[in-house]
Amino acid sequence: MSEASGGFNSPTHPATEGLIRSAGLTPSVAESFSELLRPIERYPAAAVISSIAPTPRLKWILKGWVCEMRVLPDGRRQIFSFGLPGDPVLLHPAALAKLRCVVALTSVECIDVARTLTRARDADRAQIAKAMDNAADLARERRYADLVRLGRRSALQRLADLLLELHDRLDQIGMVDERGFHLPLTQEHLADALGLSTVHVNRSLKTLRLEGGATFRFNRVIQVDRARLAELAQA
Amino acid sequence: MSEASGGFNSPTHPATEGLIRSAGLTPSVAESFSELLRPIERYPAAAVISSIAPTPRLKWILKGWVCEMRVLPDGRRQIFSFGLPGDPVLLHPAALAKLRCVVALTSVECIDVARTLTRARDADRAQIAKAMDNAADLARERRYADLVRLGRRSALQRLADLLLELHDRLDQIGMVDERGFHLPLTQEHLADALGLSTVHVNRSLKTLRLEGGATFRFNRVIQVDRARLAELAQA
DNA sequence: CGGTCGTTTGAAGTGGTTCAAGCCTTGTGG
DNA sequence: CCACAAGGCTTGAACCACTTCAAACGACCG
Repeated sequence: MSEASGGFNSPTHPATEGLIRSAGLTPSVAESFSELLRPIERYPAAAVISSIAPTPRLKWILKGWVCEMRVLPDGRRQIFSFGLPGDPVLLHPAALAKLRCVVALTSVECIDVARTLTRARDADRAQIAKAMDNAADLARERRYADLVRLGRRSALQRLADLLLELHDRLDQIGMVDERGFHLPLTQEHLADALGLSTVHVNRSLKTLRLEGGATFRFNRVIQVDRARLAELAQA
Repeated sequence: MSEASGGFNSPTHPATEGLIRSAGLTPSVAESFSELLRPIERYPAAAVISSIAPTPRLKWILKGWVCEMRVLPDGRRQIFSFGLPGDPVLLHPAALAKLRCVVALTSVECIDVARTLTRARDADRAQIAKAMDNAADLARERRYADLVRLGRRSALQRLADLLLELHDRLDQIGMVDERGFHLPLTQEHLADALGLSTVHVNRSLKTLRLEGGATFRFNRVIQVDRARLAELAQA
């Protein structure tokens, strides 16, 4: 399961460039940026990540996927969001794990935002803080789309809508190629994010494929037709 | 329909005291607080409230109810949240009304946060800003409860859960009495907040009443049994 | 090569929607 | 003061989207 935690001393991450671009950093800042990406915190897949400190800590994902979720008293789960490279994640102290916890879906590398800011050159600090604020704003904005998805869309629409969102976010950081994109989730994860049963997610995925929206197999989404997905996601 | 907009020059609002208490202001700040509550912006019931400026503006509700919502292309609505006295509301420019708009459910009085902060005494500013930050944090935290509600709860549970939330929030600001509380919503509003049809909200309200959770009639929730509501809201 | 986790399919049940009609309440104008 | 209209509430009946339970299959791992 695990595979990270022993890695290199951060050769430029595959997604870092796209990351810098979508964060809107000026070249001069971007240049010194990779110097800032230390110390890197690494977590193996399936790790439950929480803040060691008693206060919440804001991290920034460099590599890998996480999800934010809550486990209900009866054991069912609700996934709030997926975090991928370039996304901010707020880690809560372990004591609050009942309300919200962050789980690594793959091996993950991230940095501590507060620490990075103190390490930054004075001249760059404001710009970097702004870029991270922007990312946080975007993430918050997505919460509204999530509510619409759960409240007012059918199973097929929810699925199409989520895949569309992930496609576009991954595309922004250069993680979509002509063959589609990597999606390290099980159908159960999708179900927990979309408020559906796994069985019905399975059937909806089949419909989605037959309708020409996209195909999900072996942790990859292929044959993506973005326009078709958008159609299927709409009412 | 309208009834405000001509009112007095702000005699202490009924809820202001509870408001100050739940904001955790020290007596010295609280004393000067009511002086700050000007100029008051007033909106009539059913008004669509948006920022006149091209940038978002943060307001703080003194009196009345609002809701944040999105209208979908097909005319259906999703209500994101209800705002009541003491809550922060972010108003967006009218251009973004398709994504999110704020509607007054009753006549409403609010103040502009940025302006209030500049008017505050230097010594008080930090404390007031912190109180408003806290309120904003609470509101954000509720977004997660909302996702669980929509994703993982049945109609009856959603209803009980929402009424419980509103009961507790209103209680905090002293707007619950022995007869229950005022709830200026139609069943359609509840449906749009809970991702249900109005017809089913109606049936669920009946069940809720028969199950001894609460009774909703004539814009009031009465016969509230908080413990029973909590039971019904759980899985 | 057997075990485990994830996927797939079927069949039956149910919770919620939709459509349609009637009713109640409130506000409006004669 | 009554008549009427409009909006919201209530109920029934039929339908369908999604769930649940159950079983089989496939891929990966030790």
